[in-house]
Amino acid sequence: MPEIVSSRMAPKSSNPDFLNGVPELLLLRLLARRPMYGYELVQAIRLASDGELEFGEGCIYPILHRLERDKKLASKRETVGGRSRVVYRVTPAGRKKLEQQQSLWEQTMLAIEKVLHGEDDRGNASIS
Amino acid sequence: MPEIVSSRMAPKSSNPDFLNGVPELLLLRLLARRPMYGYELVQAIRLASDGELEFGEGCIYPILHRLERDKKLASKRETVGGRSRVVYRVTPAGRKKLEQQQSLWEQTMLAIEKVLHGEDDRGNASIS
DNA sequence: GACGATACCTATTGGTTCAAGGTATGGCAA
DNA sequence: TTGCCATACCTTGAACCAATAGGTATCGTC
Repeated sequence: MPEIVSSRMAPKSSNPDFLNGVPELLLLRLLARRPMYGYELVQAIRLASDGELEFGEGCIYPILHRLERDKKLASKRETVGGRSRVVYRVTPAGRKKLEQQQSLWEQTMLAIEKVLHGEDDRGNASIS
Repeated sequence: MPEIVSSRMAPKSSNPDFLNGVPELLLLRLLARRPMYGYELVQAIRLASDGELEFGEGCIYPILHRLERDKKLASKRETVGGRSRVVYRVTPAGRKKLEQQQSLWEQTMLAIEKVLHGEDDRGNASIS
């Protein structure tokens, strides 16, 4: 069974990771505005959303590490008042990824809106 | 360690299931418009979103079964042209759940928008 | 000296989605 | 009549992400 994929390349693994990847998107967006450190980002998300969004540190740190490993972020260690911080900033590659992710996000939201508020296109009244 | 939860009841397990639960929301929304069967729903989502959303049957069927088990949906078996279909419709409880879920969804989307497009409120220029 | 806030980190668990398979009927074409 | 595709249902397994729950260490205050 040769499985014809026809002309379309890029397997398009499936759905755009929908809703997953929101924390990652927010991190990239916030860091694109100015460099921040992990603990600060956790609170920035809570503050910016008026407390409605709240990602824990156990969620944020692994994402920061992964993004840095993938060269989307770069970090430098700072010491302020005896406290050590790891400040992250977006790299050019990170900025590119942000644009892609944000575009994908908006596109996906529009698609969901279409289903939520779409008229029942089915004029097909085949069933009584 | 007593762990003070203060005055707020409802453990609020954490975040509003963010982005998970989108398929469930779409199913409830579509079924609230008119009864449909599983195979039909899979394609309805694809059509209504112009092909941008595509949840497989392996995603849809388990959700339908769970919603029915929880009395949010009711089903009846139909036979059309020798083909057997399980047609689902929303119960009053299902309609209530839809309203809650959709409201939560919109609220969460607004919160994400706040973070994505929010100005950097931090006038706090404590760091050079 | 104990505690809370700051600041970092990781391991384990749990929930959801996805890919892949499995069953069965009807219609059409070779 | 044999094969194949579309219809229509279903379940299992892996993969992935986020949440919980821990663990370390410093600073300031009571």
